[in-house]
Amino acid sequence: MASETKKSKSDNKDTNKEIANMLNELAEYEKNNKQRHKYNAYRKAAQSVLASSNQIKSASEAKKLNGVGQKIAEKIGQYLETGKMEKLEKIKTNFNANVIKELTRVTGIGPTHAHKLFDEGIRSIEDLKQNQDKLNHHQKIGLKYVDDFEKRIPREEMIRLKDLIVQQVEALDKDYLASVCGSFRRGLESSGDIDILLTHPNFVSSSHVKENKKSVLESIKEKSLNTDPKDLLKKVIDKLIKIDFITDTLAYGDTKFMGVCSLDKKAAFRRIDIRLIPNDQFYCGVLYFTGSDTFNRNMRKIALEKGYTLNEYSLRKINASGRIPGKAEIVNSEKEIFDFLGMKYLKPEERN
DNA sequence: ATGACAGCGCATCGGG
DNA sequence: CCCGATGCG
DNA sequence: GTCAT
Repeated sequence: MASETKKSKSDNKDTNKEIANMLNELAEYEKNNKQRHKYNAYRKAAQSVLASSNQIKSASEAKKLNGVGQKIAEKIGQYLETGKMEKLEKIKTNFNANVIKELTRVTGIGPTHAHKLFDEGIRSIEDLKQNQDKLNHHQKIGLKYVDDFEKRIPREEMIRLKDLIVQQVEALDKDYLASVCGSFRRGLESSGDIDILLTHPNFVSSSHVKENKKSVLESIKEKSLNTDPKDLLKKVIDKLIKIDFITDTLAYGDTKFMGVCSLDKKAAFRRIDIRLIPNDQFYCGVLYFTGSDTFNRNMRKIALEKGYTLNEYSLRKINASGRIPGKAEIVNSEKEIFDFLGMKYLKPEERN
């Protein structure tokens, strides 16, 4: 609306942003079609276009960008010449695709369920409300709050949410440590949800089992060096439910809670995740869940060059024969991870 | 021309 | 019931 | 769909 014909001589419009938005729409379409990797490919290209310092003026110029190949360059060329991308226009008028897109607005409904629901005759969110027997628990909650969950959370509210949670957790036991990660920690002015990492000195990973996923909990119990993690998480969740902060549960296990919370009766309902992390893995977790994704990828790459492997659990030296990594380095702060890798410490706000 | 593109916790399904 | 596979975030 | 092999 604001723009009709582009392609005037020197349009001062933000062409790159328009292109990026279109590529992200194509990404969403591919995701709904279960083409996970195409989805990522389009998003990567969109990111490159957005980050490009100068306005893209031609297909060949676009193709120079990382993640932009033959096909996407052509689409960008199309847009620059005609103001549209053929494939995207086609998708926009595809009834079927639009229904799937609508249904996947509900958290818990992914491409597979959306197609299944379509086959059963569901055509809209409204239809879902009349047929909730077709939904599992997660999806019912997703439907109930579908509008709220699409709203961004202003930083100011994030701060209030954080303060409330930290206060409640500390009142429970001063040895808990809770950190809000994600985009909030990187200083962004709004967030999509609240991601909290929680730890306690009585919960540590056993040194030798480490990455052998299924036996971690068992070995911890056997050694009985630790409090059952379920109790440590449950204590916090119970409290947050009791004060009417947490209102709904989507998934709730030994170490991860996913649910819904709200500051007060006037505030919107927000998605909240709380993970209980073994004490010795806390800072690797905080680093990982603070992101950004791109920053994480770069840092892991640097780690490899330095002969380490870095993931959300640990930093480990890779043995010279290129074989299995050794024991986890002792890490007591985020900065120590940077130190191991010979990197200058970057504050969270510098990791975007 | 062809494979990688991350791996994981929880809910749920479905075969044995 | 058990356990692996699948969907989802 | 893109990149690396």
